[in-house]
Amino acid sequence: MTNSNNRRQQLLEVAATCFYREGYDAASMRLIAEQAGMRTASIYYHFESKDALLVAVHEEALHRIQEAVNAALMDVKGEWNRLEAACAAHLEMLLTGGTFFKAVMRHVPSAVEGRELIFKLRDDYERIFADLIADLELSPETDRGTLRLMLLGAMNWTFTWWRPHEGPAPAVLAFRFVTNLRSCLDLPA
Amino acid sequence: MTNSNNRRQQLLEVAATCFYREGYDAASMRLIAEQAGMRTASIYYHFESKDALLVAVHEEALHRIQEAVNAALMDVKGEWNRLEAACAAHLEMLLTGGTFFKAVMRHVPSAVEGRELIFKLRDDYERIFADLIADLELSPETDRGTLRLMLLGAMNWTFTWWRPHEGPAPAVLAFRFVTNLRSCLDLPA
DNA sequence: GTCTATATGCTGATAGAC
DNA sequence: GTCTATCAGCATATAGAC
Repeated sequence: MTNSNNRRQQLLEVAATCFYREGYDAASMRLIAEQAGMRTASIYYHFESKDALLVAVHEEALHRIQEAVNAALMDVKGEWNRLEAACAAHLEMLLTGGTFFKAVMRHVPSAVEGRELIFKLRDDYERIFADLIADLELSPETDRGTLRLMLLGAMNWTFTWWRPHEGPAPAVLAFRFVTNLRSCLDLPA
Repeated sequence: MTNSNNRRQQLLEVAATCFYREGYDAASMRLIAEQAGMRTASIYYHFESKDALLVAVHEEALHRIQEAVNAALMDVKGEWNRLEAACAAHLEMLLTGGTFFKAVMRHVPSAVEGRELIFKLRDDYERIFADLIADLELSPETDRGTLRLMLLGAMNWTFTWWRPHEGPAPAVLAFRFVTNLRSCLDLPA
C-alpha cells in the first residue's frame, strides 16, 4: 500500500517528464516504464490507461502549484504586491519546480479521455489570478480580462524560452512583468 | 508542373490544419492524405517524409506572416504605432489567418529532423519585434528583452483561448496589449 | 502523379504466471 | 506488484504497376 503509493508517485513524476519532453503521443508507455525502471505492463497496475496517467499528472501538478501560490499569498498586503507574489510563485513552480509543471502547458490531443476535466482543472487554477486582478484599482477603461490573459500568456510562454542559469530568476521576471503593467494603470490620473 | 505545385500547396494547407488540430504525432499521413483526397503513398511524391512536410509548413507559414507584418508596417510612423501595427498583423494572421499559422505555435517533437531549422525560422521572424522595441524610447531601467518576451508571450498564448465571434478582434487585442505596456514606460518622468 | 500492395516496426493494452 | 508473452492495430515508408 505504501509501496504502491510510492511507485504511483514516482510514475507520475517520470510520466510528467516524458510528456513534457516528448509530447503526449511520442511519450510511449514503454519509454515511461523504462525511465521508471519497470515493465510496460506494470504501469497498468497503478493506472488504468495512458489517458488516465495524463489526467493524474494534471491533477497532481495543478494541486501542488495551487497550494504554492496560496502559501505565497499568506500575509502579503497590498493588491499589486499580492499579484506580484502570485506571479513569482507561479513562475517559480513552472520554471524551477521540475518538469512536472511544464507538462501542464503542453497540448492535450483531442482523443484523450478526460480532456474536459483537464481543461476544467486549468481554468479553476487560473481563477486565482482573476480574483487578484479584480481587487486592483484600475482606470475605468482598462479591460481586466485582457489584463489577466496578457499576464498569464506572458508567464506561460516563458517555459518556451527560459533556461536555468541564463534568463532572469523567476522572482525578477515576476517583478518586471507586473511593473511593466502597473505604473500606467493604477491611478485614474 | 503547375498541377504539382497546386497539389503541393494544397497538401501544405491540409497538413497544417491536421498538425494544429491533432498535434504532430497524432496527425497521421493517412489522415492528411484522406483530407487532401489522395492516398498516403502519393504524399511522398511531393514531400520526402513527414518531417519534411512539417518543416515546409513552417517555412511557408513564417514566410507569409513575415510578409504580412512588413506590409502592415509600410507608411506607419511613430515607434509605438509601428509596434501596435505589427502586433495587429501578427494577431490577425495567428487568429483569423487560418490554421496554417497556429500550426507554427505547436510543440515540435524532439525526434523531428529539421527541428533546429524550425527554431531558426521562428527566431528570425521574432527579430522583427526586437527591432521595433529597440526603437522605443523607454525609461532606462526598463529591460527590453523582457518587454519583447512579455509581448510575444501574451500574443502567442492567445491561440489557446481566443475563439472567433467571442473574444476581441485581433486589432483591438493589439491595441490593448500595447496600451497596457505603453503609458508607463515611454517617458523618463 | 497517383495508385495498390506491402514491409517493418512500434503502439496501447491484456492474460496469466509468479 | 511485477513479470513474460502476446495481440491487434496503426505508424511511416517503399516498390512497382498504370
